[in-house]
Amino acid sequence: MSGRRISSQPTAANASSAPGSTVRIGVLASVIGFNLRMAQDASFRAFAKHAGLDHLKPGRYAAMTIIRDNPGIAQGEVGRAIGRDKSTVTPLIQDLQRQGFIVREASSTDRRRVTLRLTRAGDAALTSLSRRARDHERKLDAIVGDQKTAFVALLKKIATEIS
Amino acid sequence: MSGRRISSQPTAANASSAPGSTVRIGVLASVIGFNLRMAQDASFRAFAKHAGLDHLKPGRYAAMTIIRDNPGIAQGEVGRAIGRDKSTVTPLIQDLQRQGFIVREASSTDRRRVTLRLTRAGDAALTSLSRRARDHERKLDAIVGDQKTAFVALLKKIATEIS
DNA sequence: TATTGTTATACTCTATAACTATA
DNA sequence: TATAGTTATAGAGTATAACAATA
Repeated sequence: MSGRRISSQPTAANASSAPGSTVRIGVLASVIGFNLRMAQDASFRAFAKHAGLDHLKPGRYAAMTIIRDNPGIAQGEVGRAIGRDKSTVTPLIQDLQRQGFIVREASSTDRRRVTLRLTRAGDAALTSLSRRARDHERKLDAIVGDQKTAFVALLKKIATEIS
Repeated sequence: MSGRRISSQPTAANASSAPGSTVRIGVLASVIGFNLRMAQDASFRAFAKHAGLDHLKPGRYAAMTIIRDNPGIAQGEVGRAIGRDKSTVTPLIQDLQRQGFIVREASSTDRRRVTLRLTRAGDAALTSLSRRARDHERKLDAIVGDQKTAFVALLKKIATEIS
């Protein structure tokens, strides 16, 4: 571990950057977009590291939760819920099916639709994954503390209102 | 535009999901990790859309800002500042050089190190990109409002403390 | 005509590992 | 031995466009 530390403390107008000194991230320090990215990245990595994603990758968790909570949901609707194109959802769903976690069934009323529901194995896998997700979320809760409600409200607001 | 709306309102114990109804995202609604991802994703897409990233992709902005604020910084240090491996930074830097936005120079004191600084063209490009980034940040500011300080502090805290 | 889902394809971002050169 | 950077390579995730089936 060498090199400079990472800091948002802008040192004075010292011209050139020497090894061992501190990186000035400058205006980036207070930019919401940048910090959003760093936080999401760190959170994602921590989750992936602890969740042992051998046969259940992080994106799957949201999809499976949505399918569990909305049995009979169509693929496209899963995509809209997680903000992904249908062409992104197709392989994801196929993967879950290959692992025996979901069953796909053509809708009887609209044969274009493929309805989804968890199998018992899928439910068990989700339960196990949820346990690890809960550990991760607990860490986040500890970091965010009593501001969680306001914090999550702002994240939601960004997701829906930014354009 | 069809299908159900996305909502966090869990309807009662109605079993099966019908088209046109509302997707229950259930527990996901209050999960920090999920909302972090949705917010970051939406923010990133909006920025990319408006910034006209023809020859200056989003990751570049942070790197160039750091180089501008730390002339003579080494590649590896840029990587640490943005949380990326050196093998990820190399092509990014090469790309910036190919576009004439930065110059690379071997350090005189340690010839392994490649020091970086913006060219005049790079500075101009960064200025122009900054203008668009500022527009984007202004939108985020408007969404976040007077809670910005606390909000950014929490994002930073997540980025540094999650494990 | 519009929508659901699939496929082919391509692009971006990322890391691991092996390497060179320097320290 | 350790570090800075490069390269080869591979994998995740994503989208666009063209398509078939169905509405």
